[in-house]
Amino acid sequence: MNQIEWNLKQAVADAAKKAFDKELAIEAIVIEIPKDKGHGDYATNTAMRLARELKKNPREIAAALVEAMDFAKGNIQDCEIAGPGFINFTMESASLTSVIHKVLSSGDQYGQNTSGNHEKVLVEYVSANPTGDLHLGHARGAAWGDSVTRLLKASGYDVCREFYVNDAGNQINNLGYSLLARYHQYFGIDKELPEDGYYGKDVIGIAEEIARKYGEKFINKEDEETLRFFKKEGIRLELEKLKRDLDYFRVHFDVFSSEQSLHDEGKVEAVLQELVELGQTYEKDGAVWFRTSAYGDSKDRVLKKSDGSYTYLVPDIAYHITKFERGYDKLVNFWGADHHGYIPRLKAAMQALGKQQDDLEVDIIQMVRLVENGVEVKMSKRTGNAVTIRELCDEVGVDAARYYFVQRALDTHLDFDMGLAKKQSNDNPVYYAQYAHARICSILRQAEGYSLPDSYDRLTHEKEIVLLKFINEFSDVVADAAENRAPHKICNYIQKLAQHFHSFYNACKVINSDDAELTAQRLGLLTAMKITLKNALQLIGVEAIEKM
RNA sequence: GUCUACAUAGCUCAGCUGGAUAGAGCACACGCCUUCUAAGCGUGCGGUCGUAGGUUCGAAUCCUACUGUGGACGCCA
Repeated sequence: MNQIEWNLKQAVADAAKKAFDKELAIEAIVIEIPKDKGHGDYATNTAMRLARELKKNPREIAAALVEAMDFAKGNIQDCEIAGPGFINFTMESASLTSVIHKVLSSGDQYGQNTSGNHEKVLVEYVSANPTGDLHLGHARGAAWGDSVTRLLKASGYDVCREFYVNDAGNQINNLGYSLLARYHQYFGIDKELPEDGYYGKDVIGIAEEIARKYGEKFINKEDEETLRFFKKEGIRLELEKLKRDLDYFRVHFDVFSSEQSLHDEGKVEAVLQELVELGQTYEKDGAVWFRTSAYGDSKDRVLKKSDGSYTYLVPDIAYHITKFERGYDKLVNFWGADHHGYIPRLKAAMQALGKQQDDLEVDIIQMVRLVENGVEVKMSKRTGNAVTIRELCDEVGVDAARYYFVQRALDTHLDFDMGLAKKQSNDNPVYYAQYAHARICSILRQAEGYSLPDSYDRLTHEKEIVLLKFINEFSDVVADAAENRAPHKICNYIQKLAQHFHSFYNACKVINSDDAELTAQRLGLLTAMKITLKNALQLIGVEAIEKM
């Protein structure tokens, strides 16, 4: 929590103790910046919240609190009681400008906070099958997941960024057969893809790569060994491509976990065994069932099919257990909306194996629609397939794409407007924010020869006060966004910060040769703003541009 | 049919752990470049917060029902 608000909360708590002999938890006290400028710099609703308990009129309580308030301790210049019982504070200006020193000394670190308390969190996102290109749904998950992990790190969580590779199971067989068919087609041999095979352009490319490298040695072969080779090479090359595309999108992972290796290490079998031994299962119709309904799922689920093979649920359970085994206390997954029905059974498994209900949390990513000029775009113009992450970035740029995917809450269906994302004007929030940063840089470039002052006592303009208070909020915004896994709150913050800056820019000339002192002080404010804006953009993976 | 999420200005969305006259951008209208980047600023217009009940001193926010929309309901992954 920032110093200014902390001091205010202290003052309020002390006043409550003195006036009513009432102990208030500091964290529970609400301090906010009123929307209306006439309502002071900060306000609290404490009197109203105490009304019921104390059985008194909120305004009377507010009056008693103000009476008991230690102004000096809270750096308060003035208090006013307003409306139904709000207490509005006007601050001493020195307390507001102190944030500039803080930002300048923190630099890149400004905004970082310790709210996460080193909690070990494993965040899994994207986890796309290595059988095709990343499309728009993945892009939203990638941008969102990456931004969330940046937020968590900035808030003092111990974070692992993880991608689960489904490199086992039916879809990999299909990949193998699809590649084999494309490989033959490369040599002009007619061969059909399996019905549920992968028809994407990427598979053709990979088949060509194999054909060029290994020549004709696999022609008319379809034995076990050949298929295994095509599967293995397919996974390797698909994964390489996935990583390249993600890298281009500025999304990075610490760990890629393989499903196949869970099978190889016997973890899949072991976890099934454990569930059986715990009495969580029963046999019916030749299959082994898991009593997920005992944990709130709508019905029980099959773990081992009557043909002896496992359902996908078993390796998934094993996988999530290994996350805990690696020392993470909290697991967070980002999944597409089409998987939401799958959450109860996985959570059931975690509980059956001794974990708490909230140790695993799954956030659902709503669908993305690509729109251009109000018309839905479903297919890529060039390939006829679904539009890929790379095509999108080539079209609108990585910055715009990253910003757009993170701008809206996860539970809204997102319309990604290509026309808007390409537009270079204030219709486009990305450029609006980047323009603010470039403008600041431009002024700073022209301000050579000024050194920053020790005091900022001249920053008393209304626009300056607003900026100071706003910059001061940043670490709280970061902490809140991290706790709620809500990077769109950072976008909102960036938007407002840019707006306050542009407004200030129009009202106050920074470089003024007649007043060196004021110029220097404003340059200090600008520098703090630049740092804050850059750090905020960094959190959502967008570049802070110096020149536009 | 069952489960699950969503419904706020003409459009795209914030706000949702209950609090002051419900916010922003776009669109529309009108102003502002002899001054640090006009990719900007300012003013105005625009809302029964899906509908109906309930809880509360106080509800866009919590609860219930209904309507509409998306998604899920496999011994597929």
